[in-house]
Amino acid sequence: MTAVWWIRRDMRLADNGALVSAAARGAVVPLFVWEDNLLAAAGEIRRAFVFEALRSLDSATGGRLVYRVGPAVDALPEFCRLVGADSVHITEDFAPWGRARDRRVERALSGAGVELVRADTPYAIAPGTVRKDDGTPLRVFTPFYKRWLTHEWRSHPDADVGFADHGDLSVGPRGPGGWSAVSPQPASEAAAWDRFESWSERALGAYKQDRNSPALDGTSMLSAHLKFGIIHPRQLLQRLDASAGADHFRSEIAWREFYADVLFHLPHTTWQNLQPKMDSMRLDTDAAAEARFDRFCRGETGYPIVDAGIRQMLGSGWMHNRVRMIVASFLVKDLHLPWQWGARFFMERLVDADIASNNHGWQWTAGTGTDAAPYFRVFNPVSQGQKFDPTGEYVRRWVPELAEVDTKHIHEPWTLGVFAPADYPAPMVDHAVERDEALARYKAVTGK
DNA sequence: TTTTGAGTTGTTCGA
DNA sequence: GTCGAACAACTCAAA
Repeated sequence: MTAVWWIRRDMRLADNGALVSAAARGAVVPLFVWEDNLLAAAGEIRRAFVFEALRSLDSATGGRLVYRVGPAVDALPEFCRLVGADSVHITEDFAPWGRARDRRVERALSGAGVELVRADTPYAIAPGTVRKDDGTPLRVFTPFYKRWLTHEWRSHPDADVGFADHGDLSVGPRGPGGWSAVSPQPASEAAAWDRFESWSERALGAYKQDRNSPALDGTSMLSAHLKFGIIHPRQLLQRLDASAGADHFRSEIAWREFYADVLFHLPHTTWQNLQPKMDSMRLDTDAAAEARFDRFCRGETGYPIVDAGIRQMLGSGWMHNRVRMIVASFLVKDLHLPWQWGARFFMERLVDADIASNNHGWQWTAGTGTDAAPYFRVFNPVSQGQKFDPTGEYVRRWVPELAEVDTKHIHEPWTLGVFAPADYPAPMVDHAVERDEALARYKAVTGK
């Protein structure tokens, strides 16, 4: 019998439960369905990454990958009829939109006599698994992490896969077509492993320290590969020992799982505050606020570390994690804009855009999410820059107007007065003033 | 049920 | 220059 491997966020052959499950039923047809929101919500750089990942998957399956056009609820039943398949095998999607889609697809397939098999998850421990003793989910990372560590995960052995040859059944885009986008990072399974091997050998030992320095190549940069399942977290966990660096990397993986778990239990927190009391926070949303947001999105705030981060994202589809926090804090606490604006911007521009990690990361910064963050935690873009990019190398790399500024002034070029680079903007707000404003607004929420 | 301790990532001020 | 304390109050987890 023919079995469809419906590929979504499991673009790999190794340790793939959906593929193993499909192969156990017969000849496998690897299928990718273009859905509107996949292309519409993604910027050009992420599309390029996805196309490269799919191209390499196609070549890894001997050119058998089939593309169809969504919506999936129509495409799947039709395709199963076309190839005579009676089962569709997937890696489960735990995000709100994906879950709803899969339920609809399951009903449609069932009506056509086709079984939808949820055979794997994108996480080492499936969302919904880690619980307190009373069965309720956790909302604080550290206790979650302690329990998460006690759960077991199991790898899938390499399957003996026979890919079905039905000729060319593809419909829809198979590449970037008209535009000339180049993937910002190598997107194949082999490339992901090359990266992990070389990075872990070189940088894992100093990970705890170096992961905070955006000028260094200190982080794994595997976020996009994890997001699309080119690499699976349990494959990484398997390769981590008990060293300090490995411990820290493991907890970063666990953060990803924690936020997926939080969103699984509280799907409305995708775009709504996890803490309802924060709904009364006063925010700026008028036309002037929109103008400030536009300037922020261009990377022209006048704060070098902020602009460097935004331009790194615009230019490469990725932003260093430390800088994501600085940039997010600036939007929320210096510009007083809704965190949702920033989250949407990141979702569009990041190759690794993951709804759970992204939006709950933003909620963390905004103080609206898990961890009742101390209200006084306001990042100072100058001191953060001086602390984590002490040489200014990162800023100079992404903000060429500042390339010639000396290290002493690189994070506050306005202090050069008339000698400040004329083509770099003055700070759009005064951080000290906006810090006080943010503290006052937070105070108003808690009712002092 | 009640109580207790703790909570990713910071900044500033004053000694 | 370095260092520790202060910066709210609240919710969550666990005993």
